[in-house]
Amino acid sequence: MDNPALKSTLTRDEICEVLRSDLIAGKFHYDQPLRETTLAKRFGVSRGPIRDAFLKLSQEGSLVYEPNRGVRVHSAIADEERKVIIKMRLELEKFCLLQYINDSDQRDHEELKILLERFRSACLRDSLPGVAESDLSLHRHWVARASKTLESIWLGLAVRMLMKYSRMETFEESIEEHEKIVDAILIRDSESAIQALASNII
Amino acid sequence: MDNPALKSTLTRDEICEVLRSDLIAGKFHYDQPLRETTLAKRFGVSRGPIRDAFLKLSQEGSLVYEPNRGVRVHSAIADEERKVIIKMRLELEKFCLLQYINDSDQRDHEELKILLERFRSACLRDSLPGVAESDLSLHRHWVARASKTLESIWLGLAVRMLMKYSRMETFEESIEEHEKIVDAILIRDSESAIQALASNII
DNA sequence: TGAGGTAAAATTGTCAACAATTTTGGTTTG
DNA sequence: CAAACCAAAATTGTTGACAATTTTACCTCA
Repeated sequence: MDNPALKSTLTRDEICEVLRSDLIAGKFHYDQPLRETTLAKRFGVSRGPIRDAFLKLSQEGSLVYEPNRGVRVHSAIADEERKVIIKMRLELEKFCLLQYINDSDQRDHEELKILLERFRSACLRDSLPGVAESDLSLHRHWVARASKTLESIWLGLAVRMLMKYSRMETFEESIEEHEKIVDAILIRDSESAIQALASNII
Repeated sequence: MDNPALKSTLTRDEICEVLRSDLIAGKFHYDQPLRETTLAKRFGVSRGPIRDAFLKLSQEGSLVYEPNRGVRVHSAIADEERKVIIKMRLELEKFCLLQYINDSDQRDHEELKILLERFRSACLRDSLPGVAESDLSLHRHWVARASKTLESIWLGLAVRMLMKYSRMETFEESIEEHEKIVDAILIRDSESAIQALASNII
């Protein structure tokens, strides 16, 4: 569908988005260095915007920057660190979900259903990059609607989690989990939504 | 002591540190736009490194970036968002503190004492910027020692908290709280350390 | 053969110039 | 007088060139 290197110029944020989903999809391996010139050519821009994207992504945690040596893909996080990040993400997303259940309107719910459908179809197609990307978009939907401030914090946590476990258990299980969350949201059942979320984020 | 605009050139990370402590110290007001050219002149560099620093700080959350409009100081966070951030920070810092208590050696403890002393003296001098900065350094010490990965997440949370409440209660109270934490660390009493930390981060 | 050193290549760091966009200030017009 | 409009100024976005640093490849010499 979307073809990189076709559109003449991308903004730094668009470049950031593309690189982030590549990272999540596991298109680079751990500790692989990313070169400014290589990506500049790929995106058809000069090195400036690429540097901007690198800065953003390394602050976010998926890349690591070392002075005079550029950036490389962040190493896998340790299991203990992962546990801490899970707790934090759950705390954050619980808050956003409650907020979202109270504030969301019909239009939001329509978008929610579309995002869920996208996720389901990616799972059925068995496309790992697609699954990771649509999983992120779905969760991001209610986080972003609840709080722009928390969204950026959330993004960093979610990306780190996904980078480690790009191999999920079974996709069917994952579909079911997300359906439970969305169903609970649609009938504004906060209790069940939180519970379903907690069993999804692990 | 440290005089900006004196050293001929600073790296982007050094510029970042200086701007961050200015932000925490409340030297800019909410929503104030920060101009690339102004700061480029102040630090004696071109706009490139300044842009890099802006990118880092906006990802961190203290600045907000809007396309074609530059960055401005982030608005104050809502009380509810603050509560969520506190919970997350506490979860993170608890983990790091336990780790630190197990792994730290004599040299670490010496540094810890020095940092505590710096904090105390800033409180007694009643210098708000100094208090904020040394508070951050003290906590950062055990977080960074425990996990580089978690450090960058932590930094964003801590900065946001400090920006909101640059006016703390009484400084004396704060000294006592930090002394309790450090004392517990020095005798490796995890239980008390966690408890003291929890009552400090609010 | 292997350790050390050196020149070349590759890569990142910085800058100044120019393009594109937004903001500002004043002018016209109803 | 207020709203619309337009030009000038200010500001951000992008680029290519050059400097500084790191990496690579090759050579020398023990």
